[in-house]
Amino acid sequence: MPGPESASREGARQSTLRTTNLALTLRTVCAVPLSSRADVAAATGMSRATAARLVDELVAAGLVNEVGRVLPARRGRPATPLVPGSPLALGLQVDVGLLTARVLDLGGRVVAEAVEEGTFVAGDPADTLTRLAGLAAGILDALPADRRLIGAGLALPGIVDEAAGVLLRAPNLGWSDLRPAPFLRDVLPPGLDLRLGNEADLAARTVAEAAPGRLGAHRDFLYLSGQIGIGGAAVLDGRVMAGRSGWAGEIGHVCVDPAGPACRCGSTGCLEQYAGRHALMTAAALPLDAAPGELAARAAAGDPAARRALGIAAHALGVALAGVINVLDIPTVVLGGSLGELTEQLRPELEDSLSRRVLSARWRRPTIESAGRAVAAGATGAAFRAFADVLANPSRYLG
Amino acid sequence: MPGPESASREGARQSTLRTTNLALTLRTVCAVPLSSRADVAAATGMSRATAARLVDELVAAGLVNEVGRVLPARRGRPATPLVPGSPLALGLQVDVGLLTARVLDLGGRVVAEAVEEGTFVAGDPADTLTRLAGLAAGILDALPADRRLIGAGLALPGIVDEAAGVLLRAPNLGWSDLRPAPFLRDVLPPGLDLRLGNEADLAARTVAEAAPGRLGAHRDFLYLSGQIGIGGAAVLDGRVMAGRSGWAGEIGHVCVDPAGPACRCGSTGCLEQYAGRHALMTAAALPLDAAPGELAARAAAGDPAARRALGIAAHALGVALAGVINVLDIPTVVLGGSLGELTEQLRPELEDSLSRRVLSARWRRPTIESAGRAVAAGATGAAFRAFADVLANPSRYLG
DNA sequence: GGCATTATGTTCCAGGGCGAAACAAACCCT
DNA sequence: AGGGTTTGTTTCGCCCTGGAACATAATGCC
Repeated sequence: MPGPESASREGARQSTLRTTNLALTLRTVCAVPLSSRADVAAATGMSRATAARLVDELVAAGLVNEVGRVLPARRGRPATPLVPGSPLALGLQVDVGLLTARVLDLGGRVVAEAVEEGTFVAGDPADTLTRLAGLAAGILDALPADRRLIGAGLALPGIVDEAAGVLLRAPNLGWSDLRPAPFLRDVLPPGLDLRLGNEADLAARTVAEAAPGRLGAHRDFLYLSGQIGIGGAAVLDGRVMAGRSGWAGEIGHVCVDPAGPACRCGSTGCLEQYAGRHALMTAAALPLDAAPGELAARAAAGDPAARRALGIAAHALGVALAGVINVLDIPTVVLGGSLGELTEQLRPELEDSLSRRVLSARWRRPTIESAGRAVAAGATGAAFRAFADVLANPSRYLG
Repeated sequence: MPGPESASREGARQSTLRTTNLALTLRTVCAVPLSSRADVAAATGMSRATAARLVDELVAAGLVNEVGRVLPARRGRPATPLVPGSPLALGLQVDVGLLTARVLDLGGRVVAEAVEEGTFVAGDPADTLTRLAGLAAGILDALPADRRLIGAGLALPGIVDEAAGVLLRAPNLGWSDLRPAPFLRDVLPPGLDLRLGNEADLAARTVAEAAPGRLGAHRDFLYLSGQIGIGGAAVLDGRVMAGRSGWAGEIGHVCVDPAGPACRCGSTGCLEQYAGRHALMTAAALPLDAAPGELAARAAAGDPAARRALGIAAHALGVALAGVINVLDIPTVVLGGSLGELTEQLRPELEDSLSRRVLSARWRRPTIESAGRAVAAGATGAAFRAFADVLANPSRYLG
């Protein structure tokens, strides 16, 4: 049902009412698991009669499950605790160093997982995607036969045309104009499409949502995914801004210094040239494939090259992020990937820089946080996005 | 009625259905004036019966008017053309060189207007706002007594706390921590609040909407308001991105060169230092208050200082806008204010620069446009915003 | 242990809003 | 003048929700 500001021009009818409230009911149960029917009614303002009707429908469809009572008993008739149901989604991720396949349930729990380390820089797409398909097949085959897969997504470190299902360009993988779906088609249940997504956009979802429909640590933040390149996403009111074509978030190519070194993107002085993994390791006199933790350790031990590398990165991040915060007024920054592991080393200079360069810093000081040490957050985010479709319109999944 | 992704957790009921469809009906009439009841039904997918019921209600409330037939007669029973109704909104604007008061009707027509030129840089707020109140009183008193004012807004060139009704800082006016409402309270009908807004945000609305509810030239674009400072706004799907506190759009303080000149904001190398009005005129060896048209004329005549000034500005705009476009994927830029008058001079170098620096330019080339020569677009935008409240929920205005 | 209390979940009915279809109205075209 | 066509209106039934009463299952107190 369209919001008042929405561009949608569809008239609402009785069935729309049903659809909307069904979705709201499911979101409410996901937002606060172990809610009772009465809790749903209270949270939504609906009558208990209506909430119960809707919950019953969701239970019948398997989207919500009733569990035996686990709550400390209070006065009155005991409630029937409700939890998100059993549907599953598959999240996949291809990274320069890791292939991941992960199955989540609607409650956000990892039901099955398989990872494979390797070096996929400039690897053959067919080979790499076939190996990923193997991982996916392994965990899908091991699932109980009665569990339904409602969606599948693939997180990729590059620019994606989601509607067409094409990876346009992933510089670090060395791939371009690639259609990954055929390699995975046989693994997926018939009729299920593979949705592509940018790794940073999808990883950002895991910060916005702790589980499908459940609020995460922040609703408004900038997410930075530091790998070899630097991807990013702006999240406002829990929604990842996709931009006009879904190509938003390329913060790695924001210009930090027009007189700076040339970037392979064709521009000069891109953030990536200062805070990307290769730039960091080179400046710190470490091998290109060194672990971020090693860099952090050396800096903590006082290694001058390491400290200088982090100083350069913090300065560049400050310039680039200040620009974004000035334009978007999103003063919360979450660092993921290798940058996330360097948060503590980057924070002092970075927060200081932002305080100077962000116009509204005097009223609200920008903050820097780490996304934590989650492996292949993009895969989890890809599954979350599949569940978001269910949460937006559960009616389509009632059959 | 909340959209599926919305954070709103209100259950929808029958009355919500009514409210939503009433709003949709009004928006449809505004989007395509001279629609008939049958047109509304066709556009929304509602039955003719429902569309007619809703239109009747809006007509009774005065939000929609029936006009005598003006359409070329076709076969069949002639339609009853509908147009947006008579409610009025007041838009005000304080600028460094101009005070504006403007009354619009729901169709977007200017019903009354008063402007006063002057120099309000570092002027006394009480004096300036009292003069603005005088302008407003003049045009409001001259309106027919039966026409109802449904809202009033004030566009200001600075950072605004809209909820509190406080102008936090307007550097070019020299104002800070100011509450303008008291100066205008006596002018407004009792019970009507004055909503503040950033000038660029509101001016951007006039690009997104040709009239309240009617689509404008673009739905996704970056708006730049070039005055002494440079304000801006990012518009996505017709909505101005406000950011977490409504302080978004400060593109004038995006860093173009960290080694550049100090800006009064505390940062260095801000866009404003290269493409702001003072910077432009200084570089062109023109007086600070020269007209942008003069600069354009000199550049066209081959004046080297003028051409160099424009070259510097175009370069700086290219760096700053490329960063924003990389992050937001909004490849359409609309230049307003004095920058708008220089569009033709800036375009070649600017578009070239964006093509090099924007990562997705190879798939979609960024474009530059002029907002045209509208005077005090912020005042119009302030009135548009007031009407947006009506369009979002006409039920509240039925009485 | 029995009973009052309390909260949950269910059932029944009424009201509001929309859609479908029939009907009325007003015009064009031949 | 009459048929055809489109708009606007009316009537009726269906669907969804709310409200109130009822049934249920626990606690707490005596």
